[in-house]
Amino acid sequence: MPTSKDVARLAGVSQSTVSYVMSGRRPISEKTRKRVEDAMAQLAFQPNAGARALASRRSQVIGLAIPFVPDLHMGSIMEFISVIAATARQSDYDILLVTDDEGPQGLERVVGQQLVDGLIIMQVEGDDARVPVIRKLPVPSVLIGIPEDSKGLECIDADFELAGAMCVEELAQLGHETVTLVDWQDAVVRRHVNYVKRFHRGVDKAAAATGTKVIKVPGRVTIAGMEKAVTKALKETNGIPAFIAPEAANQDLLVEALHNLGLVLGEDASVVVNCSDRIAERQRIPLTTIGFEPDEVSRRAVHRIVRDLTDTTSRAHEALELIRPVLKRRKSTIRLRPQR
Amino acid sequence: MPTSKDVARLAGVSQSTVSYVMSGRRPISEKTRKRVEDAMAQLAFQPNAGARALASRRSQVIGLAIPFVPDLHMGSIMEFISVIAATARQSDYDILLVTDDEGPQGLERVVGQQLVDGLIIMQVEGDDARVPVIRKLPVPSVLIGIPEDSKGLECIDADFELAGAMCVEELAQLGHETVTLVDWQDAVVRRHVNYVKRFHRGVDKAAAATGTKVIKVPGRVTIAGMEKAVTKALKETNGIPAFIAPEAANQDLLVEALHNLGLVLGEDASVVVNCSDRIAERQRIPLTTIGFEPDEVSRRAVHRIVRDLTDTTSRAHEALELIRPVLKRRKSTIRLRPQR
DNA sequence: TTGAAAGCGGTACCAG
DNA sequence: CTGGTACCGCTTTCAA
Repeated sequence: MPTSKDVARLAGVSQSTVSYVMSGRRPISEKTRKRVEDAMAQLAFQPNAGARALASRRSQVIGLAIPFVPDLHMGSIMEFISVIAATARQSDYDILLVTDDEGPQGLERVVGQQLVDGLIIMQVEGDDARVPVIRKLPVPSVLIGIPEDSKGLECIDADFELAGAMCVEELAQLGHETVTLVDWQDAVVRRHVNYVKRFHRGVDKAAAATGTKVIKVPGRVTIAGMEKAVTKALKETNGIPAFIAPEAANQDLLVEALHNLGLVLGEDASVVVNCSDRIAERQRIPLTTIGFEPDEVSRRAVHRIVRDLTDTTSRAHEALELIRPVLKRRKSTIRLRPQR
Repeated sequence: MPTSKDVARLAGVSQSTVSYVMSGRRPISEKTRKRVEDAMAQLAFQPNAGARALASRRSQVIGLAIPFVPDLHMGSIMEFISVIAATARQSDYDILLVTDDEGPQGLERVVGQQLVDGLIIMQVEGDDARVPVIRKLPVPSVLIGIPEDSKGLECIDADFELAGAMCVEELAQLGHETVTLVDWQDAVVRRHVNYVKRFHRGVDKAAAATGTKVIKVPGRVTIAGMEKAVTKALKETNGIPAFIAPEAANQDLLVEALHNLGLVLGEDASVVVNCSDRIAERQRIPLTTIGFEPDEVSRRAVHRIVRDLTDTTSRAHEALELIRPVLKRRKSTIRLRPQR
């Protein structure tokens, strides 16, 4: 493996020049830059990540805490992960996995070893053991999901309250006086992910404001169960029935159940509203889409943490620019490198 | 952040002693070890990963190439990932994601930057662009899935041929003369994952050996489609119908379809055989399980690469032990550190 | 059984 | 605009 020293020798410049060509942190004449770049290409040079991390105090790696629970929505978790990893690369960051079964200490470890510059925490629950740990860690982090006490934390999530409200409002405007909310599955509700609560709050508020009656039925696992729930809802409905089914798994079942009961979606019988357009596209069914998509959330999370990360750097640099002249005048020697 | 120097000072020993306490690479008196360990605990010391990687030439990180395809089985991919990450930690390795959309160069990059000590490649296809790249890379790697030309590569996968054969044999022993194979979905078949081929080979061989008639129907996306397929299969069947449904998505549909057609599983009508017991447990249906589970495959992949990794190290050390006396006698100086 | 010191491969300061 | 050089924090050699 060639080193930057090899590149320097081949290009006939000093090692520091090679470094500056890579970082662009100081002006380089066109001529030297070209020579250096040619040498790098010729040797297929790649900077050593460890050495760079050691010297620069930044690993260019973001830790991603993934949930351990063999839950129902592993598919959507996977979607988050791959979008996060791809987005991070756009800003020259890599993603290191931190599994949940290592517990909160896992986070302390990767930060303590200075393996990562920042953290993204997935599936944050209302009362999450990782939150107090994160607060103490000396790196920026972004949470996906909103804990009970979110003060001073960077959180991001779909706006479930808004989504819930919009679902009801949309249906009310279409003339529905009664709507049925097919809730998340029990397993999800029991974990304290509070987006369920937030969605309900949005639904309730909008229902009160628009004078809409809301029937709530629990989420189901089987078609048979869903058919029963739908039948019951139909009985209590005045006029055209309408459904809100925020959970993806339920959407499939609901669509199937309605079909089995002879109802044609969007035409003579009922309307389904949800937070995700993925299913809608796949099944070519008239669904309405509301709120952020998972990939949108993922991308935003990465952008935020990258911003945090570069902010810290550039703020440090600005500060240095400001004090440099003062230092010079005083002829004192102070470390300009940031010390953690 | 405290450094090993701080630990050394506090314990009243040299930095090298601290290092040897951590690595165990040379005998340390009980007394000093205790002093050092106390100091480490008191300072909450964590070794700097970059520095360690630089000096030792090993990052203790394994790169994991994950598929980009927003495919149908994202759930199972997620399962692989989390088991791999958890298992790697057991051997003190971390997992760095390499997304497929960076292409094969992504692999060259993480290896070139010496970010990773080895690679695990997921979802390897019959003719995979990453394979030729992997062959050239100077680090060990393990493929999950088997490419067309697998010579000299460490591959691991469930034994699909065996699974296919066992499915047929099991049904034949139960007295079935005709079995229906519900194939993988088109999207999967079209990608050149050759486990589909291998499964079919196993089925065909066993069918020939047992004199069983096999009806093959394509995988479906909707219940309606599945019901049609099942109906057709029933017509061509002599005696009690039996089904083989290797793909998880199909299993759900198939079970539902049989139910809708009034057939009770495992009782008066039909038997379903598949490669995975997960669904069976979840749905409490009499399914037979065959072959490796995904998590088993994941664990094996990690164990293998860790073995490769430690083998290299220990072989190097053994070699050094052997030549050391020779070197001493000759009073010559030779670099003992491995140079890449 | 231990310590001193020379790297590992970059970064960024200082001086020119 | 460029070169020389002192680190970054850990590992491993040599010498005691």
